Amino acid sequence: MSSAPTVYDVAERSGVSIATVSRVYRNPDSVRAQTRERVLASARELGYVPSGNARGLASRSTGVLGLCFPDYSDPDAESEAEAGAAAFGDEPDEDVAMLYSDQIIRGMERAARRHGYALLIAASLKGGPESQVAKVAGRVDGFAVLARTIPTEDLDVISRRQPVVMLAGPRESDDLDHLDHIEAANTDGQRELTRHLIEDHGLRRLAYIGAEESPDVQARFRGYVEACRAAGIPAADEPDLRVSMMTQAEGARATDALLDRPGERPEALLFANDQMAVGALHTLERRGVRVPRDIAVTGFDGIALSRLVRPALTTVRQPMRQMGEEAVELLVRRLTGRQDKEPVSMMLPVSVARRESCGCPSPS
Amino acid sequence: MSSAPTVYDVAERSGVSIATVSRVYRNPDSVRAQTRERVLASARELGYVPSGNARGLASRSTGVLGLCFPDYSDPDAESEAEAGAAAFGDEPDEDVAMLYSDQIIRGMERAARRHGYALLIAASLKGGPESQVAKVAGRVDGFAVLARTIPTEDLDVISRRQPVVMLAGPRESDDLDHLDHIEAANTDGQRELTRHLIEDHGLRRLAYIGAEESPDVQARFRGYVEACRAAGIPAADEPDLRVSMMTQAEGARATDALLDRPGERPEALLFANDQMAVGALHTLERRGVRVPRDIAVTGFDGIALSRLVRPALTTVRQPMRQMGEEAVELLVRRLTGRQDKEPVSMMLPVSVARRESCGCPSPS
DNA sequence: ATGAAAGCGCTAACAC
DNA sequence: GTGTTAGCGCTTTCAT
Repeated sequence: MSSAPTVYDVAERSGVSIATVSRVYRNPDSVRAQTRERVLASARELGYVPSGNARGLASRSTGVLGLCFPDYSDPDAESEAEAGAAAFGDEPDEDVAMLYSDQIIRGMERAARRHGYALLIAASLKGGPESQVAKVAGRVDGFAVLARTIPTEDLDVISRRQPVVMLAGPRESDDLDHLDHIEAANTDGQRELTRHLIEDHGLRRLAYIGAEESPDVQARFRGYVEACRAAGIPAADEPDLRVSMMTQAEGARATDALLDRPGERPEALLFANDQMAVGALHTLERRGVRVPRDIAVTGFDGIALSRLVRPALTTVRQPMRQMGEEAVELLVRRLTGRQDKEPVSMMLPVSVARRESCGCPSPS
Repeated sequence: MSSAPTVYDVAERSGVSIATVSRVYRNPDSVRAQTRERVLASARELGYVPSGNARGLASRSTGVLGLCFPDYSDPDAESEAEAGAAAFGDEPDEDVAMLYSDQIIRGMERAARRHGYALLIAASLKGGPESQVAKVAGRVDGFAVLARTIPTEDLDVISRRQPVVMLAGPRESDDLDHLDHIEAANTDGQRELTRHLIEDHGLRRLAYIGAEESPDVQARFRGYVEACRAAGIPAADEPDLRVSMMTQAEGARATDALLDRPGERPEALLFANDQMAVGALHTLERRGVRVPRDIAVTGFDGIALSRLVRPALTTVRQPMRQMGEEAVELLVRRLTGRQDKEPVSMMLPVSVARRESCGCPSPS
């Protein structure tokens, strides 16, 4: 493989200047048809492909949007889908469940395509100056970041130079107040789900299982508390239990811990996400506690797994895909200058999926 | 937003040369700690992010791998998932089903990450010299292409300059013989599935529904024929029916056509993909033909939808995710020079998922 | 350990 | 229409 041909090679071979070669690719109509054909022909013969890097450098834009998401190295993460398949009584199959990031990717890709952009995706392995983030940032015109993927200060720096939109997770601090931001209606969703449990199923002894330091979880818990208070049910200022990671394993352990506590058993377990709730389902089955007959269980997120487990999990669906699309729309607006200076903050509506695990009838 | 700071700005502000700034980011250890800190500090103050384009240009490598896939604008494609949800008796939800491309993306992203690469994805809207393909090709160190996404001749040109691996779909012509290539064992899978129908379920009147011009489908049909002949069942040289697009709608229509044919009704309908088979399920239900009691139905691919429909669809699962991973491994090997000149051709094993639609017992 | 200088391949003015 | 000429921001020898 000799080194790749450049505009110069093509220009020489077709007897024109490099400027003309460039024009053929950028604005074909500005070149006489005959000349154009000649250029294209020699390009083909030479195996010429314009260097995206050189183009980007010269034109100061890449035609690429980016997405940074956390490196889900949750030990469960890899096997969740399998567990789901198993719970469904089918053979293991790692491809059933769509992750969060998959859905956002899909949404962004669709929207990006509509606007003529490609999508660069990268999970952020944290690390030095050479973090994946900077790598992405340096190669795209703008990008979206899943909340808490990136150190706040890095984001702060980068967002001064190019459009950045934060996804899923309320603004963390005032430092990032100038960032665009899209989130789901966490509080509304959890409030409505809780209300459903209380009013429609008549449950009153509820337990909430949250996690440390997650703004999303805080927002959800807030909705829970609001619904409780509205119904005249006492609710603590803190979740009944906090776990460190929101995994199936932790959900399972939390359930054991909760059931082993002295006093009356709760009538419902509300988990801050689906994965924990699924873990709980396993534990409850093992202990012979029937769901929803003996106890109701709910999750949050609406991951594919939630409908595959038995009983199907009642949960709150987040519009991840739409989130991806909105992110791109916003980025494009910023890039084309049709968007005020003001930071945008969007809240996407969620919906409660009433399934079997809360006592709602099976749809079939 | 003043124009973005460059190495020069950082260099000046920290009283070093641009070479040193560059070193700080590329090879931190080659710079005295004290100097390094000074550089990093001013970089932070300035909001400096290295330009990926400039780096790529100068170093002739991007640290990015790519994937080109077709623009699935199959009218069904968008609504499949919903149909699946509906079939499952649940509310519509566009996020259940993972597409092919989603799974490949996931596999590639994972593998790319392991090797320190980011992933650039783009659906190929066909078109002039400025096709999406060229855009991707110009921005990555190597890339994978879903079969028949790109005009053969373009690929031919591009593959002379950088590693390209074709996915899913046997080599189309001798022109592309020098391309690396990964496919699923289409023939093996269909042969085994057919054998299962014949030997384990004792079915003998089979009908195969294929499509035009797809190498994958040809390979599958070949497996079907082999199994038939091995069992002493006469099999035509052509599928019993060919459709133009492998969609649910076409599958439904094909089923009507087949059942309306004079003569004995087939005992089993073997479709070349899951989508058509799902369409068939709808038609059969409408006509009051029970599956699998009155007739068996099988698909191919193992899309998520296949396990959500009722009866669950017996099918052949393709390891799409693994395909993505292997593609990256191969690209990386080529890029690091640890791979012979010889084109690699890989065939990934598939597995038969025996579910209800062929008469196998429900797992629950 | 650090600096100087020459590109990398293209776009964008500006001339012709 | 087409050619000329500067850069774009970085990496990379080669010196020092």
